Amino acid sequence: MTEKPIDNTTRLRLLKKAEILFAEKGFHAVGVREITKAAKCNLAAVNYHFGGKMNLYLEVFRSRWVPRARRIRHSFEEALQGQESPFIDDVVGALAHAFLEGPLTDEERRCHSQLMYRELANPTGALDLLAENVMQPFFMKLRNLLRPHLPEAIGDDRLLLGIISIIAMVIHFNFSREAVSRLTGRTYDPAFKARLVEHITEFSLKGLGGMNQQEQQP
Amino acid sequence: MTEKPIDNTTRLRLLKKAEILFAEKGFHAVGVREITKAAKCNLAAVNYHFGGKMNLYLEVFRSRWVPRARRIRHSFEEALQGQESPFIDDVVGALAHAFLEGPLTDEERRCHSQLMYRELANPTGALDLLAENVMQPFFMKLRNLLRPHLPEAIGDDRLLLGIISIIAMVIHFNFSREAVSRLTGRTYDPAFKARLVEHITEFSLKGLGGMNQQEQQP
DNA sequence: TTGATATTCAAACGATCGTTTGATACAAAC
DNA sequence: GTTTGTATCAAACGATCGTTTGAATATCAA
Repeated sequence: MTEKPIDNTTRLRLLKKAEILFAEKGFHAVGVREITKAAKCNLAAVNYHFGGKMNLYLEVFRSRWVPRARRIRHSFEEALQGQESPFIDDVVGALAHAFLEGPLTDEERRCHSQLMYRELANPTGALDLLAENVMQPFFMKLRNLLRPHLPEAIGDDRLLLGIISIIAMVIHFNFSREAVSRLTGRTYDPAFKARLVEHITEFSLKGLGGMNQQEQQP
Repeated sequence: MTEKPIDNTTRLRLLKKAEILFAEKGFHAVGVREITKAAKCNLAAVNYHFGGKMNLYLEVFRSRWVPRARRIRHSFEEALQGQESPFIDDVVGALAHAFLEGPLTDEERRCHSQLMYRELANPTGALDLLAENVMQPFFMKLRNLLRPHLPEAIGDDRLLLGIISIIAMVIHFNFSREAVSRLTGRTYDPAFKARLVEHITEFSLKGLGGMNQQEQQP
Protein backbone atom coordinates (compact mmCIF):
# COMPACT_ATOMS: atom_id res chain seq x y z
CA MET A 1 0.00 0.00 0.00
CA THR A 2 0.88 3.67 -0.42
CA GLU A 3 2.76 3.02 -3.64
CA LYS A 4 1.93 6.26 -5.44
CA PRO A 5 0.86 9.70 -4.32
CA ILE A 6 -2.79 9.03 -5.08
CA ASP A 7 -4.91 12.10 -4.52
CA ASN A 8 -8.08 10.14 -4.29
CA THR A 9 -10.50 12.65 -2.91
CA THR A 10 -12.43 10.34 -0.64
CA ARG A 11 -9.27 8.87 0.77
CA LEU A 12 -7.79 12.30 1.38
CA ARG A 13 -10.97 13.71 2.88
CA LEU A 14 -11.08 10.78 5.25
CA LEU A 15 -7.49 11.33 6.33
CA LYS A 16 -8.04 15.02 6.92
CA LYS A 17 -11.22 14.68 8.91
CA ALA A 18 -9.99 11.64 10.80
CA GLU A 19 -6.89 13.48 11.88
CA ILE A 20 -8.89 16.39 13.26
CA LEU A 21 -11.31 14.15 15.11
CA PHE A 22 -8.64 11.83 16.47
CA ALA A 23 -6.73 14.86 17.70
CA GLU A 24 -9.80 16.40 19.30
CA LYS A 25 -11.25 13.36 20.99
CA GLY A 26 -8.75 10.52 20.85
CA PHE A 27 -8.89 7.20 19.08
CA HIS A 28 -11.52 5.44 21.17
CA ALA A 29 -13.83 8.42 21.54
CA VAL A 30 -14.30 8.83 17.79
CA GLY A 31 -16.52 6.50 15.82
CA VAL A 32 -16.16 5.47 12.23
CA ARG A 33 -19.62 6.86 11.53
CA GLU A 34 -18.57 10.24 12.87
CA ILE A 35 -15.51 10.29 10.64
CA THR A 36 -17.29 9.23 7.47
CA LYS A 37 -20.07 11.69 8.15
CA ALA A 38 -17.55 14.51 8.52
CA ALA A 39 -15.80 13.38 5.34
CA LYS A 40 -19.15 13.19 3.55
CA CYS A 41 -18.69 9.65 2.39
CA ASN A 42 -20.09 6.25 3.03
CA LEU A 43 -19.57 4.31 6.24
CA ALA A 44 -17.81 1.49 4.43
CA ALA A 45 -15.23 3.82 2.93
CA VAL A 46 -12.92 3.51 5.94
CA ASN A 47 -12.67 -0.23 5.56
CA TYR A 48 -12.46 -0.02 1.80
CA HIS A 49 -9.64 2.50 1.67
CA PHE A 50 -7.72 1.66 4.82
CA GLY A 51 -8.87 -1.74 5.96
CA GLY A 52 -10.12 -0.69 9.36
CA LYS A 53 -10.27 2.11 11.87
CA MET A 54 -6.89 1.36 13.39
CA ASN A 55 -5.17 1.36 10.03
CA LEU A 56 -6.73 4.71 9.27
CA TYR A 57 -5.35 6.01 12.54
CA LEU A 58 -1.86 4.74 11.75
CA GLU A 59 -2.06 6.14 8.23
CA VAL A 60 -2.92 9.54 9.69
CA PHE A 61 0.38 9.49 11.49
CA ARG A 62 2.28 8.13 8.53
CA SER A 63 0.99 10.43 5.84
CA ARG A 64 0.08 13.56 7.80
CA TRP A 65 1.83 13.74 11.15
CA VAL A 66 5.31 12.70 10.11
CA PRO A 67 5.46 15.06 7.10
CA ARG A 68 4.38 17.91 9.33
CA ALA A 69 7.04 17.02 11.84
CA ARG A 70 9.48 17.22 8.96
CA ARG A 71 8.21 20.67 8.06
CA ILE A 72 8.81 21.78 11.63
CA ARG A 73 12.29 20.38 11.57
CA HIS A 74 13.03 22.02 8.23
CA SER A 75 11.82 25.31 9.60
CA PHE A 76 14.12 24.83 12.54
CA GLU A 77 17.12 24.04 10.38
CA GLU A 78 16.37 26.85 7.98
CA ALA A 79 16.40 29.34 10.81
CA LEU A 80 19.95 28.20 11.45
CA GLN A 81 20.83 28.22 7.77
CA GLY A 82 24.43 28.41 6.85
CA GLN A 83 25.66 28.52 10.40
CA GLU A 84 27.68 25.43 10.90
CA SER A 85 27.96 25.94 14.59
CA PRO A 86 25.26 28.39 15.69
CA PHE A 87 25.16 29.95 19.12
CA ILE A 88 23.09 28.37 21.82
CA ASP A 89 20.54 31.12 21.89
CA ASP A 90 20.08 30.79 18.16
CA VAL A 91 19.45 27.10 18.54
CA VAL A 92 17.01 27.43 21.41
CA GLY A 93 15.27 30.38 19.84
CA ALA A 94 14.88 28.57 16.55
CA LEU A 95 13.55 25.55 18.41
CA ALA A 96 10.89 27.44 20.29
CA HIS A 97 9.98 29.40 17.19
CA ALA A 98 9.68 26.31 15.01
CA PHE A 99 7.24 24.70 17.39
CA LEU A 100 5.21 27.65 18.61
CA GLU A 101 5.10 29.86 15.54
CA GLY A 102 6.89 27.99 12.80
CA PRO A 103 5.55 26.90 9.43
CA LEU A 104 2.24 25.48 10.61
CA THR A 105 -1.09 27.20 10.82
CA ASP A 106 -2.65 27.41 14.23
CA GLU A 107 -5.05 24.59 13.52
CA GLU A 108 -2.29 22.39 12.25
CA ARG A 109 -0.22 23.08 15.32
CA ARG A 110 -3.06 22.24 17.66
CA CYS A 111 -3.76 19.06 15.74
CA HIS A 112 -0.14 18.11 15.65
CA SER A 113 0.62 18.45 19.33
CA GLN A 114 -2.64 16.90 20.41
CA LEU A 115 -2.04 13.84 18.31
CA MET A 116 1.45 13.45 19.64
CA TYR A 117 0.45 13.84 23.22
CA ARG A 118 -2.38 11.42 22.94
CA GLU A 119 0.04 8.94 21.52
CA LEU A 120 2.48 9.58 24.36
CA ALA A 121 -0.31 9.05 26.85
CA ASN A 122 -1.78 6.07 25.10
CA PRO A 123 0.78 4.31 22.95
CA THR A 124 -0.99 2.37 20.21
CA GLY A 125 1.92 1.44 18.01
CA ALA A 126 2.25 4.80 16.31
CA LEU A 127 4.60 5.82 19.11
CA ASP A 128 7.31 3.54 17.81
CA LEU A 129 7.04 5.28 14.49
CA LEU A 130 7.37 8.71 16.09
CA ALA A 131 10.11 7.85 18.52
CA GLU A 132 12.42 6.17 16.06
CA ASN A 133 11.86 8.23 12.94
CA VAL A 134 11.26 11.68 14.38
CA MET A 135 12.04 12.27 18.02
CA GLN A 136 15.23 10.29 18.42
CA PRO A 137 17.03 11.80 15.40
CA PHE A 138 15.85 15.26 16.31
CA PHE A 139 17.20 14.95 19.82
CA MET A 140 20.53 13.75 18.52
CA LYS A 141 20.66 16.67 16.14
CA LEU A 142 19.98 19.07 18.98
CA ARG A 143 22.64 17.48 21.10
CA ASN A 144 25.22 17.86 18.38
CA LEU A 145 24.26 21.48 17.86
CA LEU A 146 24.49 22.40 21.50
CA ARG A 147 27.47 20.31 22.46
CA PRO A 148 30.26 22.53 21.03
CA HIS A 149 29.14 25.52 23.07
CA LEU A 150 28.91 23.83 26.42
CA PRO A 151 31.77 23.04 28.78
CA GLU A 152 33.08 19.55 28.34
CA ALA A 153 32.38 18.97 31.99
CA ILE A 154 28.72 18.65 31.08
CA GLY A 155 28.18 15.02 30.25
CA ASP A 156 25.98 13.87 27.47
CA ASP A 157 23.34 12.74 29.92
CA ARG A 158 23.26 16.17 31.47
CA LEU A 159 22.87 17.82 28.12
CA LEU A 160 20.17 15.35 27.16
CA LEU A 161 18.14 16.17 30.26
CA GLY A 162 18.43 19.83 29.37
CA ILE A 163 17.14 19.21 25.89
CA ILE A 164 14.27 17.13 27.19
CA SER A 165 13.40 19.97 29.53
CA ILE A 166 13.24 22.44 26.69
CA ILE A 167 11.07 20.12 24.68
CA ALA A 168 8.90 19.61 27.75
CA MET A 169 8.23 23.33 27.89
CA VAL A 170 7.58 23.60 24.19
CA ILE A 171 5.19 20.71 24.32
CA HIS A 172 3.44 21.91 27.44
CA PHE A 173 2.87 25.44 26.22
CA ASN A 174 1.62 24.04 22.98
CA PHE A 175 -0.49 21.33 24.39
CA SER A 176 -2.13 22.41 27.60
CA ARG A 177 -3.32 25.62 26.08
CA GLU A 178 -6.53 25.62 28.02
CA ALA A 179 -4.77 25.30 31.35
CA VAL A 180 -2.16 27.89 30.41
CA SER A 181 -4.81 30.30 29.22
CA ARG A 182 -6.73 29.80 32.40
CA LEU A 183 -3.70 30.49 34.57
CA THR A 184 -2.31 33.43 32.65
CA GLY A 185 -5.60 34.91 31.56
CA ARG A 186 -4.30 35.24 28.01
CA THR A 187 -5.37 33.73 24.72
CA TYR A 188 -2.98 32.24 22.20
CA ASP A 189 -2.83 35.25 19.92
CA PRO A 190 0.36 36.12 18.03
CA ALA A 191 1.48 38.48 20.77
CA PHE A 192 1.21 35.84 23.45
CA LYS A 193 2.90 33.23 21.31
CA ALA A 194 5.78 35.60 20.66
CA ARG A 195 5.91 36.17 24.38
CA LEU A 196 6.09 32.44 24.97
CA VAL A 197 8.88 31.96 22.48
CA GLU A 198 10.79 34.70 24.18
CA HIS A 199 10.19 33.17 27.55
CA ILE A 200 11.17 29.65 26.57
CA THR A 201 14.31 30.88 24.87
CA GLU A 202 15.31 32.96 27.85
CA PHE A 203 14.47 30.35 30.43
CA SER A 204 16.16 27.51 28.57
CA LEU A 205 19.21 29.54 27.77
CA LYS A 206 19.79 30.35 31.38
CA GLY A 207 18.90 26.86 32.42
CA LEU A 208 21.38 25.33 30.02
CA GLY A 209 24.13 27.84 30.37
CA GLY A 210 24.01 27.90 34.10
CA MET A 211 24.64 24.24 34.35
CA ASN A 212 28.38 24.60 34.27
CA GLN A 213 28.40 27.05 37.14
CA GLN A 214 27.15 24.31 39.40
CA GLU A 215 29.46 21.95 41.21
CA GLN A 216 30.65 18.95 39.23
CA GLN A 217 28.86 15.70 39.42
CA PRO A 218 30.72 13.20 41.69
CA MET B 1 -24.27 11.06 47.98
CA THR B 2 -20.93 11.08 49.74
CA GLU B 3 -22.51 11.97 53.08
CA LYS B 4 -20.30 9.92 55.37
CA PRO B 5 -16.90 8.33 55.01
CA ILE B 6 -18.38 4.93 54.21
CA ASP B 7 -15.75 2.26 53.81
CA ASN B 8 -18.03 0.00 51.88
CA THR B 9 -15.69 -2.58 50.50
CA THR B 10 -17.35 -2.98 47.13
CA ARG B 11 -17.51 0.75 46.64
CA LEU B 12 -13.89 1.16 47.63
CA ARG B 13 -12.69 -1.75 45.53
CA LEU B 14 -14.48 -0.25 42.56
CA LEU B 15 -12.85 3.13 43.09
CA LYS B 16 -9.39 1.63 43.42
CA LYS B 17 -9.60 -0.59 40.38
CA ALA B 18 -11.39 2.02 38.31
CA GLU B 19 -8.68 4.54 39.04
CA ILE B 20 -5.93 2.20 37.91
CA LEU B 21 -7.76 1.24 34.73
CA PHE B 22 -8.81 4.78 33.87
CA ALA B 23 -5.23 5.90 34.36
CA GLU B 24 -3.84 3.08 32.24
CA LYS B 25 -6.24 3.22 29.34
CA GLY B 26 -8.36 6.34 29.57
CA PHE B 27 -12.07 6.75 30.15
CA HIS B 28 -13.41 5.53 26.84
CA ALA B 29 -11.03 2.60 26.50
CA VAL B 30 -12.16 0.99 29.74
CA GLY B 31 -15.45 -0.85 29.98
CA VAL B 32 -17.68 -1.20 33.00
CA ARG B 33 -17.38 -4.96 32.74
CA GLU B 34 -13.61 -4.72 32.89
CA ILE B 35 -13.79 -2.60 36.01
CA THR B 36 -16.31 -4.75 37.86
CA LYS B 37 -14.39 -7.87 36.92
CA ALA B 38 -11.18 -6.38 38.32
CA ALA B 39 -13.05 -5.32 41.46
CA LYS B 40 -14.56 -8.78 41.75
CA CYS B 41 -18.13 -7.57 41.96
CA ASN B 42 -21.26 -7.57 39.89
CA LEU B 43 -21.68 -5.58 36.72
CA ALA B 44 -24.55 -3.58 38.15
CA ALA B 45 -22.49 -2.40 41.12
CA VAL B 46 -21.16 0.62 39.23
CA ASN B 47 -24.64 1.94 38.59
CA TYR B 48 -25.84 1.03 42.06
CA HIS B 49 -23.03 2.73 43.93
CA PHE B 50 -22.20 5.60 41.63
CA GLY B 51 -25.09 5.97 39.24
CA GLY B 52 -23.11 5.45 36.07
CA LYS B 53 -19.66 5.11 34.58
CA MET B 54 -19.08 8.84 34.28
CA ASN B 55 -20.00 9.45 37.90
CA LEU B 56 -17.57 6.75 38.92
CA TYR B 57 -14.90 8.51 36.92
CA LEU B 58 -15.63 11.83 38.56
CA GLU B 59 -15.73 10.23 41.98
CA VAL B 60 -12.29 8.77 41.34
CA PHE B 61 -10.99 12.30 40.98
CA ARG B 62 -12.95 13.60 43.92
CA SER B 63 -12.15 10.94 46.46
CA ARG B 64 -8.77 9.68 45.26
CA TRP B 65 -7.00 12.15 43.01
CA VAL B 66 -7.64 15.33 44.96
CA PRO B 67 -6.61 13.86 48.33
CA ARG B 68 -3.41 12.64 46.76
CA ALA B 69 -2.76 16.04 45.29
CA ARG B 70 -3.18 17.34 48.83
CA ARG B 71 -0.62 14.87 50.11
CA ILE B 72 1.83 16.07 47.50
CA ARG B 73 1.21 19.65 48.47
CA HIS B 74 1.57 18.85 52.15
CA SER B 75 4.85 17.13 51.42
CA PHE B 76 5.95 20.20 49.56
CA GLU B 77 5.00 22.56 52.37
CA GLU B 78 6.51 20.32 54.99
CA ALA B 79 9.82 20.41 53.21
CA LEU B 80 9.72 24.16 53.67
CA GLN B 81 8.57 23.86 57.27
CA GLY B 82 9.06 26.80 59.51
CA GLN B 83 10.66 28.95 56.87
CA GLU B 84 8.44 31.88 56.29
CA SER B 85 10.36 33.02 53.28
CA PRO B 86 12.47 30.13 52.00
CA PHE B 87 15.16 30.53 49.38
CA ILE B 88 14.34 29.93 45.77
CA ASP B 89 16.38 26.79 45.51
CA ASP B 90 14.59 25.39 48.54
CA VAL B 91 11.26 26.08 46.92
CA VAL B 92 12.16 24.60 43.57
CA GLY B 93 13.93 21.65 45.13
CA ALA B 94 10.98 20.91 47.38
CA LEU B 95 8.69 21.17 44.39
CA ALA B 96 10.59 18.71 42.26
CA HIS B 97 11.04 16.40 45.18
CA ALA B 98 7.37 16.45 46.13
CA PHE B 99 6.33 15.42 42.65
CA LEU B 100 9.08 13.02 41.65
CA GLU B 101 9.90 11.36 44.94
CA GLY B 102 7.52 12.76 47.49
CA PRO B 103 5.01 10.91 49.66
CA LEU B 104 3.52 8.68 46.97
CA THR B 105 4.50 5.21 46.02
CA ASP B 106 5.68 4.69 42.48
CA GLU B 107 2.38 3.19 41.42
CA GLU B 108 0.45 6.03 42.96
CA ARG B 109 2.62 8.57 41.21
CA ARG B 110 2.18 6.91 37.85
CA CYS B 111 -1.55 6.71 38.39
CA HIS B 112 -1.75 10.29 39.54
CA SER B 113 0.10 11.90 36.69
CA GLN B 114 -1.53 9.73 34.07
CA LEU B 115 -4.99 10.66 35.28
CA MET B 116 -4.15 14.32 35.29
CA TYR B 117 -2.63 14.31 31.87
CA ARG B 118 -5.49 12.41 30.38
CA GLU B 119 -7.80 15.00 31.82
CA LEU B 120 -5.68 17.80 30.43
CA ALA B 121 -5.75 16.15 27.02
CA ASN B 122 -9.41 15.25 27.17
CA PRO B 123 -11.30 17.52 29.56
CA THR B 124 -14.43 15.74 30.73
CA GLY B 125 -15.53 18.03 33.52
CA ALA B 126 -13.06 16.80 36.08
CA LEU B 127 -10.64 19.41 34.80
CA ASP B 128 -12.68 22.20 36.31
CA LEU B 129 -12.40 20.47 39.63
CA LEU B 130 -8.63 20.15 39.32
CA ALA B 131 -7.96 23.59 37.95
CA GLU B 132 -9.96 25.50 40.51
CA ASN B 133 -9.39 23.46 43.64
CA VAL B 134 -5.85 22.24 43.13
CA MET B 135 -3.80 23.82 40.38
CA GLN B 136 -4.83 27.43 40.66
CA PRO B 137 -4.26 27.73 44.44
CA PHE B 138 -1.00 25.85 44.16
CA PHE B 139 0.30 28.18 41.49
CA MET B 140 -0.64 31.19 43.56
CA LYS B 141 1.15 29.71 46.53
CA LEU B 142 4.25 29.19 44.44
CA ARG B 143 4.11 32.69 43.13
CA ASN B 144 3.94 34.13 46.62
CA LEU B 145 6.84 31.98 47.73
CA LEU B 146 9.08 32.95 44.86
CA ARG B 147 8.12 36.59 44.53
CA PRO B 148 10.13 38.02 47.47
CA HIS B 149 13.40 36.67 46.09
CA LEU B 150 13.06 37.94 42.57
CA PRO B 151 13.75 41.46 41.31
CA GLU B 152 10.67 43.60 41.21
CA ALA B 153 11.38 44.17 37.54
CA ILE B 154 10.03 40.70 36.91
CA GLY B 155 6.34 41.10 36.42
CA ASP B 156 3.81 38.66 37.72
CA ASP B 157 3.22 37.32 34.24
CA ARG B 158 6.88 36.65 33.81
CA LEU B 159 7.05 34.83 37.09
CA LEU B 160 3.96 32.85 36.22
CA LEU B 161 5.49 31.65 32.97
CA GLY B 162 8.52 30.52 34.90
CA ILE B 163 6.39 28.54 37.31
CA ILE B 164 4.46 26.95 34.50
CA SER B 165 7.74 25.96 32.92
CA ILE B 166 8.89 24.25 36.07
CA ILE B 167 5.62 22.41 36.37
CA ALA B 168 5.90 21.48 32.70
CA MET B 169 9.21 19.78 33.39
CA VAL B 170 7.94 18.04 36.48
CA ILE B 171 4.90 16.78 34.64
CA HIS B 172 6.83 15.75 31.58
CA PHE B 173 9.47 13.78 33.46
CA ASN B 174 6.74 12.15 35.44
CA PHE B 175 4.42 11.47 32.63
CA SER B 176 6.32 10.57 29.50
CA ARG B 177 8.44 8.07 31.32
CA GLU B 178 8.55 5.72 28.41
CA ALA B 179 9.84 8.36 26.05
CA VAL B 180 12.33 9.67 28.59
CA SER B 181 13.58 6.17 29.33
CA ARG B 182 13.96 5.48 25.66
CA LEU B 183 15.97 8.66 25.08
CA THR B 184 18.18 8.47 28.14
CA GLY B 185 18.48 4.71 28.31
CA ARG B 186 17.71 4.79 32.01
CA THR B 187 14.89 3.33 34.08
CA TYR B 188 13.04 5.23 36.76
CA ASP B 189 14.95 3.78 39.69
CA PRO B 190 15.65 5.87 42.80
CA ALA B 191 19.01 6.94 41.48
CA PHE B 192 17.57 8.28 38.24
CA LYS B 193 14.74 10.02 40.03
CA ALA B 194 17.18 11.71 42.36
CA ARG B 195 19.12 12.73 39.27
CA LEU B 196 15.98 14.20 37.76
CA VAL B 197 15.15 16.17 40.88
CA GLU B 198 18.65 17.55 40.87
CA HIS B 199 18.42 18.44 37.22
CA ILE B 200 15.03 20.13 37.45
CA THR B 201 16.09 22.11 40.48
CA GLU B 202 19.28 23.23 38.81
CA PHE B 203 17.72 24.02 35.48
CA SER B 204 14.78 25.88 36.95
CA LEU B 205 16.90 27.79 39.37
CA LYS B 206 19.09 29.14 36.63
CA GLY B 207 16.12 29.67 34.40
CA LEU B 208 14.30 31.69 37.01
CA GLY B 209 17.26 33.52 38.44
CA GLY B 210 18.61 34.48 35.09
CA MET B 211 15.47 36.24 34.09
CA ASN B 212 16.49 39.51 35.62
CA GLN B 213 19.74 39.62 33.70
CA GLN B 214 17.79 39.97 30.49
CA GLU B 215 16.71 43.28 29.10
CA GLN B 216 13.48 44.70 30.44
CA GLN B 217 10.21 44.08 28.72
CA PRO B 218 9.13 47.17 26.68
C1' DT C 1 -38.85 -14.41 64.12
C1' DT C 2 -40.31 -10.76 61.68
C1' DG C 3 -40.18 -6.77 58.78
C1' DA C 4 -37.46 -3.19 56.61
C1' DT C 5 -33.50 -1.80 54.29
C1' DA C 6 -29.29 -2.29 51.77
C1' DT C 7 -26.63 -4.86 48.73
C1' DT C 8 -25.56 -8.40 45.23
C1' DC C 9 -26.67 -11.04 41.37
C1' DA C 10 -27.97 -13.15 36.64
C1' DA C 11 -30.24 -11.77 32.80
C1' DA C 12 -31.70 -8.89 29.52
C1' DC C 13 -32.39 -4.17 27.57
C1' DG C 14 -31.72 -0.83 23.66
C1' DA C 15 -28.03 1.56 21.57
C1' DT C 16 -23.91 1.88 19.27
C1' DC C 17 -19.63 -0.09 17.89
C1' DG C 18 -16.40 -1.71 13.80
C1' DT C 19 -16.94 -4.51 10.03
C1' DT C 20 -19.02 -7.11 6.09
C1' DT C 21 -22.00 -7.86 2.30
C1' DG C 22 -23.98 -7.54 -2.18
C1' DA C 23 -25.90 -4.47 -5.30
C1' DT C 24 -25.07 -0.44 -8.05
C1' DA C 25 -22.64 3.38 -10.60
C1' DC C 26 -18.87 4.68 -13.24
C1' DA C 27 -14.80 4.54 -15.75
C1' DA C 28 -11.42 3.03 -19.31
C1' DA C 29 -10.00 -1.13 -22.33
C1' DC C 30 -11.12 -4.30 -25.61
C1' DG D 1 -21.62 -3.32 -26.55
C1' DT D 2 -19.18 -5.92 -23.58
C1' DT D 3 -15.88 -6.58 -20.25
C1' DT D 4 -13.10 -5.45 -16.33
C1' DG D 5 -11.83 -3.17 -12.28
C1' DT D 6 -12.62 0.58 -9.05
C1' DA D 7 -15.47 3.17 -6.06
C1' DT D 8 -19.69 4.15 -3.57
C1' DC D 9 -23.81 2.98 -1.39
C1' DA D 10 -27.75 1.14 1.79
C1' DA D 11 -28.40 -2.45 4.75
C1' DA D 12 -27.38 -5.65 7.91
C1' DC D 13 -23.98 -8.37 10.68
C1' DG D 14 -22.29 -9.95 15.31
C1' DA D 15 -20.16 -8.00 19.19
C1' DT D 16 -19.87 -5.03 22.85
C1' DC D 17 -21.25 -0.93 25.12
C1' DG D 18 -23.60 1.36 29.49
C1' DT D 19 -27.67 0.72 31.82
C1' DT D 20 -31.94 -1.39 33.81
C1' DT D 21 -34.70 -4.86 35.92
C1' DG D 22 -36.45 -7.88 39.34
C1' DA D 23 -35.45 -11.52 42.14
C1' DA D 24 -32.26 -13.31 45.67
C1' DT D 25 -29.41 -12.47 49.56
C1' DA D 26 -27.37 -10.12 53.50
C1' DT D 27 -27.81 -7.01 57.42
C1' DC D 28 -29.91 -5.50 61.42
C1' DA D 29 -33.37 -3.24 64.44
C1' DA D 30 -37.72 -4.30 66.71
